[in-house]
Amino acid sequence: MLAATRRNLLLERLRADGRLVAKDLARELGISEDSIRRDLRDLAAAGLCTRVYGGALPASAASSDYATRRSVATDSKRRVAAHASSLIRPGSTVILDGGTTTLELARAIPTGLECEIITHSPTIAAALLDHAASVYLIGGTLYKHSAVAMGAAAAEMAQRVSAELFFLGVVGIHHEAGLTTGDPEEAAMKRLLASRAAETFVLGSSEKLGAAARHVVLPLADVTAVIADPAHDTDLEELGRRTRVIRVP
Amino acid sequence: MLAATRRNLLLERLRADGRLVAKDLARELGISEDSIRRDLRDLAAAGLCTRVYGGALPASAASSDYATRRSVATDSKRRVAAHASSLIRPGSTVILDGGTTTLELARAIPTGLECEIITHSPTIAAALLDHAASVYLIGGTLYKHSAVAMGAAAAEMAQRVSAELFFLGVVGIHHEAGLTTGDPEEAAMKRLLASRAAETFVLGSSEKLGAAARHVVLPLADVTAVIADPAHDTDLEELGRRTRVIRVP
DNA sequence: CAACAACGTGCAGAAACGTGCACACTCTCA
DNA sequence: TGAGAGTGTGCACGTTTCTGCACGTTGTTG
Repeated sequence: MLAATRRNLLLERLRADGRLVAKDLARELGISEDSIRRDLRDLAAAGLCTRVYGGALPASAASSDYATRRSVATDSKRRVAAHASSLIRPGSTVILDGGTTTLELARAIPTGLECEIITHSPTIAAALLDHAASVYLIGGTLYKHSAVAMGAAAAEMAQRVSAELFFLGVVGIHHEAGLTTGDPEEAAMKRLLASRAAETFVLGSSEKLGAAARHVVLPLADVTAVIADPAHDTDLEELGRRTRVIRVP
Repeated sequence: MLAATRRNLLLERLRADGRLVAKDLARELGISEDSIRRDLRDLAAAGLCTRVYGGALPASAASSDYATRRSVATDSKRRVAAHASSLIRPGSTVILDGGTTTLELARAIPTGLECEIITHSPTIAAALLDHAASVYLIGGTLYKHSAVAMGAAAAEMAQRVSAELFFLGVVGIHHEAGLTTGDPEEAAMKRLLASRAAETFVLGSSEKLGAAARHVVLPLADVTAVIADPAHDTDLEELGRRTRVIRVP
């Protein structure tokens, strides 16, 4: 097995499980723990993961994994979420992607608003329990790190729904790289969900504008608009030439 | 289990419950109280929580709203959940019903235990995000009151799974009325899930023993056993003649 | 004040770690 | 084609870190 392939596998594991135990991986791959440790050391040096005693955690997760981040949404995410929720009309059907920004969007939906929400995120479904909105949950194998249902069963269920709006969460929004995320399977799922809705809006909180990750979800031209809350106005110049941009007040 | 993961879990618990008892967590995670205390000491030193005699409190006082306190399980539910979790063997596949007792059971599963959990409750799926267990989420239309996926899609997905164990939560456990719940559709779903598992265990916390609701889920004879924590020993006399009863210590 | 639980500290065994080294393999260049 | 540099891997060894236990101390409760 190629060392590079193995490192990709490690990163893949980290994303899927949200953690990685050196001993387990060594046994599973039939190589020594030393090699795993060396890999993790290098990946950590490159900022792709965080080393802890016994294994590693995802880069962003040293002291703030998904669990932590979900409770501390930034102001920017909150502003974007608030504006996005105003686009939901009573009686309409909406698909919500997984992630912290879309979770904030779910919370921003008026409690009394009667609409239908489709989501593959159990966290978002749980957040909508006190809302009047009816919820359709897409099931499947749970991806631990991003807390969404994935896999064949999820794809099949997603294939059968349709909606007016889809709110898409991504890792990067870049005028050249387009809309990107860290995992190829997640990218495919997001693409599938986008194909089931008439209009797709991208949630663009400040830290995402100008950023890019490894796997392309969609080109900018394929979405209806980016709901953006830029740190600097210049962030939107290039973007505005490729797609419609809604600037949050 | 990684020490770093454990610390994240402690913080997560603090946020969710608004408090943390060192003794309980030690038993739940299967490690000594010393380690928990050491963790809490370090977390407190980092300003992430406040140390108190017997456990810890969140660093920021604004944490436990009414909603979270409402969902805090009773001691009886915790005892039943703890015993039920000990029935789960490594590598086995388990179906978890929805409800507060099963949620407590999900939390009681050792974080490092490798097994497969099937559930139609998004709340339980979310609670298992930092466990090693892989999670298969059954989707469908969300029933707000009991926070589970229901309907045709859920039934179809449930039909396709199979497992060794099913932990069933009900509203009433009565020697004559049998196992009952408040909603006919829920009763049907619970019946379906029971039919997909080799063995069915009923979670019988004290307030359920002797109670009954309108819709029958199953007769007592159809389940493997009731895991019971009776307020009075007399509650079990009649029950023991109809089915096997496991009394929680 | 007495009984008890929780606490901190020191200690020992276990596990994980980093480092240096030997060996196998690949690639380059003469 | 063969020598040499560079790289990846596994092993051995000493070091660090984690964990549970024992023991004496402090805090809580009745």
